[in-house]
Amino acid sequence: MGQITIEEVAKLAGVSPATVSRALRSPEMVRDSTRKRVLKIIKEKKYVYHALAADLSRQRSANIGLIIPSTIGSIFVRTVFAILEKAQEHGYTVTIGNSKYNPEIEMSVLRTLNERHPAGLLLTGYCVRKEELLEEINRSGIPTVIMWEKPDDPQLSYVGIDNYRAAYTMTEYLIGLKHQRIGLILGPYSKVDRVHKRFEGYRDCLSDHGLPWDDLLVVEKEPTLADGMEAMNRLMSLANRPTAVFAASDVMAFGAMAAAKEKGLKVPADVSIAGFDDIDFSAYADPPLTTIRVNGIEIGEMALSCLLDMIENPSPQPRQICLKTDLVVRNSCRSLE
Amino acid sequence: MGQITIEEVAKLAGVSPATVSRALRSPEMVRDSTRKRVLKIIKEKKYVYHALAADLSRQRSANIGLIIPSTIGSIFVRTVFAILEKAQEHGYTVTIGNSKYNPEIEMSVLRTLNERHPAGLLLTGYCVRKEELLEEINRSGIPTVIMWEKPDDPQLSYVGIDNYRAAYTMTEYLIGLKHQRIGLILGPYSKVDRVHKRFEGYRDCLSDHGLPWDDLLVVEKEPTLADGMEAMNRLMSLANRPTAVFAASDVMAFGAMAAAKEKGLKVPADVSIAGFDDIDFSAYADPPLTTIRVNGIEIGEMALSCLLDMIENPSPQPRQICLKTDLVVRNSCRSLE
DNA sequence: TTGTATGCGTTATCAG
DNA sequence: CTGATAACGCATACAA
Repeated sequence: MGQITIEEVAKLAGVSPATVSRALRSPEMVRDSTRKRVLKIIKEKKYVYHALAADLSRQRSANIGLIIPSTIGSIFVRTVFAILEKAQEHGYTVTIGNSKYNPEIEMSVLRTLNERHPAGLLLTGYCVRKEELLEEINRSGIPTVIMWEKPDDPQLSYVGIDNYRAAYTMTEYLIGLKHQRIGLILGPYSKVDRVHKRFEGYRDCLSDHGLPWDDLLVVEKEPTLADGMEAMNRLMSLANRPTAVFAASDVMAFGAMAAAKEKGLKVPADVSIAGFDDIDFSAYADPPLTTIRVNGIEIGEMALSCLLDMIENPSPQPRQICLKTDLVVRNSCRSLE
Repeated sequence: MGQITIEEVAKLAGVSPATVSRALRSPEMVRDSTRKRVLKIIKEKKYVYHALAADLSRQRSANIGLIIPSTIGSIFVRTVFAILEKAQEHGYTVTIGNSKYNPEIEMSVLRTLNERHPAGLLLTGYCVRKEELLEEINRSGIPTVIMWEKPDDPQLSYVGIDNYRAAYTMTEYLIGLKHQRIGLILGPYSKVDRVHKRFEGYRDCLSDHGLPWDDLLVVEKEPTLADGMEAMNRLMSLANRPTAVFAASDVMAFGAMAAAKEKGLKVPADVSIAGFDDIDFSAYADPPLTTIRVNGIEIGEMALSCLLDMIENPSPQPRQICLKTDLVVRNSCRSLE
């Protein structure tokens, strides 16, 4: 309603608008007494700063765009919260878009965010149509950091994890437990690069250990509890069924555990199940889930620092950070010996 | 980088800036051929619309501010995603702030969001210092909808649930199962109004059924798995321990289940456990959790429709919607008979 | 240290 | 249907 502007504050304080602006943004340029007088009026009249106008004038904004691809129950939630928190600390707001694992939507969301000219962009990318996305990023010139993966493009800044290595590690762990037939339950790996890397890690590890390949052992589903359950059911109804199942997301692993129990199969006595992510529930499950720990919070925090650095110290070379993941051994996998 | 403006597009298309603007925002006001010419240039030159400038000029924005109080693992995630999705459909962006259950932060986040002059505000409030918050809301005149609770103030618009009734219902259900000593595990109810209502529902139901009051049966903790576990441990080490425990959030209920199992207690044979929220995991737990279903997605969707309606059809009377919650009976509670 | 004047990119009003 | 022009609220270069 009563939206007071800087000009009216100036009038009331008996100074010029410029002085009010300075009192707010660069206090050191203003005499103490003047500043206090201005601030008093501001408080009295409940003036609210118009950040949009300021952004337009100064040609840069204090807002960060964030795109997540996610559906409910997403592992990115931790990352998002970490970003929110750090951004707030640094005086930035965060505008979020959801690409819903759909490249069309991803582009359109990116464009919408760009129209608000954010100071920087944080992407958890779908990245199938990479060229187009890349072009948009380059053209806009807005500092951008990719999260959760290690894109091949050497130009891009990212804070990610080595999905390939992590999946390889888990597979190798299961092989070390003498499992020969290992099922793999995956999110949409034919579409999502990050998930595809996990597939490759599994595949190569099997091959490196001389284990035979079996298409039937790999099930691609949506990353939900229900789909994890379905996938497990399919695996368990195989003639020659796996002794261990690697679900490349904890949520799917829990679906798989439920399916096993429903079939009267004990975990890990009858079948071993491993996950990926280490969400909060994993340690509290019955049995506690063996999984790959990904520090989503750290990803968010690092990505934001990176981005802020890029915003404040522009430089051509990209920041590339690969965070480590850990194998967390709990009780959902047993040795076959 | 090459940020083209509407003016340059105009020059290239041989028209005035106003015409370009119209070609974009009100196509019907422009001759077909002209519009096509303009649009062609826009595509060729990869012009990107400057939403901030537009907002400033037109004195309204296409951005919605959203405040959640939440920590990780929050039940609000579903609501947030629902809002994101619907907002995008309607051409709005969403800027999120996290109040972290802290009234100071809540106010400061609210102010920061207001500085960007959003079209509307969605609050999942902490709302302890209601007066101050209310004043800020009224003063700014920005349409605001409270979510997840039923504030007492008749002026406020909200889309909430009846936390009191829901908790009462669950308590009554447990009493119907012949439980006489019922533990209550709660989030910070002394600070969060929404949670306090659940406490009242439990308390009044007990009293209405002539059951004695015992302070020791109520444990207040943070809404996390770890704290749910701790709370349960405390309850189970009571001399006269409860036969049923009502955890007023599913996350805490899972912590409680883990604690019970660790102590060698079977659920529900040795102790019944009930939750609140019906998060995705609840149906997949072992045993599946009896709980109160809250449709977080619906809350988000309704709140957004409400807000959009308020934005487009300003009117003095508040919109107040109370969504129903359901008792979902699964297998984590047994009858004592 | 402070004031003046101009510009940021768009929209709206008013003519034509 | 289209063009010129004045806002929108603030920041900054330049002047004082």
